[in-house]
Amino acid sequence: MAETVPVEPPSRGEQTRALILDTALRLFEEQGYEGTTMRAIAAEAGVSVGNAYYYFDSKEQLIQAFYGRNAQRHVQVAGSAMRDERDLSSRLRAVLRGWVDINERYHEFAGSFFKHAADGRSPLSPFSRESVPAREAVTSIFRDVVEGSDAKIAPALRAELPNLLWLYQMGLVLYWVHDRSPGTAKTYELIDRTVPLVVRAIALSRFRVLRGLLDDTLELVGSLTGKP
Amino acid sequence: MAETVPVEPPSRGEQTRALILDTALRLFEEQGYEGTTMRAIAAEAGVSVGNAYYYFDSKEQLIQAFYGRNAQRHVQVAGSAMRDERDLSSRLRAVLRGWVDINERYHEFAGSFFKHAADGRSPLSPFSRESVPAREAVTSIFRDVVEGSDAKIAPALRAELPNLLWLYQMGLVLYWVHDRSPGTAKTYELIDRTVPLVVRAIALSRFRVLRGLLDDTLELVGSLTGKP
DNA sequence: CGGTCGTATTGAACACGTTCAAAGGAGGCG
DNA sequence: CGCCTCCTTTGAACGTGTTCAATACGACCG
Repeated sequence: MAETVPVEPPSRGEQTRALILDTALRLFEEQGYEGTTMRAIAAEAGVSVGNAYYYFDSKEQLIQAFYGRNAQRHVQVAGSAMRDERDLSSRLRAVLRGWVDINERYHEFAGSFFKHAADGRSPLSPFSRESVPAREAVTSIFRDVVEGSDAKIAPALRAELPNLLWLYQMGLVLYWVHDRSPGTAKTYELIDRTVPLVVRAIALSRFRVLRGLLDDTLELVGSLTGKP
Repeated sequence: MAETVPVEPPSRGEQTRALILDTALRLFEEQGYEGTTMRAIAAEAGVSVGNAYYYFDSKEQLIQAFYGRNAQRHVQVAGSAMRDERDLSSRLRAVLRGWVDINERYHEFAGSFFKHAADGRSPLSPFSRESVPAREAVTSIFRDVVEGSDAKIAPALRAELPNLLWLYQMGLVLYWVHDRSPGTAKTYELIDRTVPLVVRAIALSRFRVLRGLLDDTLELVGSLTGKP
């Protein structure tokens, strides 16, 4: 993991690739996804449209890069937001609000972006094989949320909880995409209202009456995430 | 509801509209959504492409019609599947499996279809204003599932349960879209395994420890579905 | 220096969804 | 019939994402 790899200077191809990507992401932010044409990206980057397709199979694949960059930002922001906080509710709330903060400026074109998430055959789907690294990066955030808290959680649940919280965030994202309130205030409100419920539900998991249901559910979730 | 309306013979426009729609849906089934061009639909129907756009604002809107037709089928199938069954699990299971049965042949192109569901600005989204009638039709199925069963359910939950079950089905659909197992066997399996869990969770709603959490959750759901 | 091979780059061409000004029809009225 | 009006229909044209054969570049070798 920490081996010293000889740092090659970026080849000509990698430079062009980075140039195209940076230009594309900038134009996406300025003019939205649908409002940005491949010709415009190529022209702004000073290359031909064919050249852009030499490095990216499709316009959608440029989104993949956008997604990855924002996930990376989320990891950073979440880390610092949780540093001095041990309460599970506070940690979870900070991480979720952090995601909304980061993505707020892209809210307008995020719809035409997340819609690919529901496409089973698209590599852009968060469930696809191509998204495994990005998904695990985000899941590790939630693992940190749980592990770094002082909450008492049943071990069986503890192991699967990060995946469940990731799913919970997916639901929030879906709400956020449809949220047209100014500043996506309703999404923030939804977070503030659901986080305590989620934490309470987690706490309830230790009760006797629930253990049967919980165990069966966890076994199901485990068998699904294991070999989908 | 049962008023006698004078039955006008379908005008020329309505005939053309129906012709285009039937042709489109047939081609969608035969060649998939992306594989069917507007030009092909027009040619097959014997009209011009401009004429198709006179009746349908976009290719997506043809999907809306497809969605509506299948929802209608689901209502029929669900009704007969539940006729002689009072057990909540059996009723719920029959309705959900019925949906998968109906949509099985469209599974391959359903992905490029349901992806619009996640787009906040698309009228095709099941959360959009345009989808309210279709959504209420499906929700009424689940109301029937609950009301026609012999299960004892807390009144507060009973009122909101159809909406929650609709949401549950949305989750199953999302899984189904990504399900590549032969005959979408894994989706059927998921239904068979989750239905008992859902029903047990409903039954648990009467326990003391859960009432607080349940009431808060229901209030939240109510405020969301009320004025989104 | 010339030649060769793999990488980069080009831009015209293609098929698609969509638009729109123009034309066609069908019924009503004088 | 002639004229008008409204609904219907047409097909060329536009801008888009994408493809591909052709070309240019650059490093290495003899």
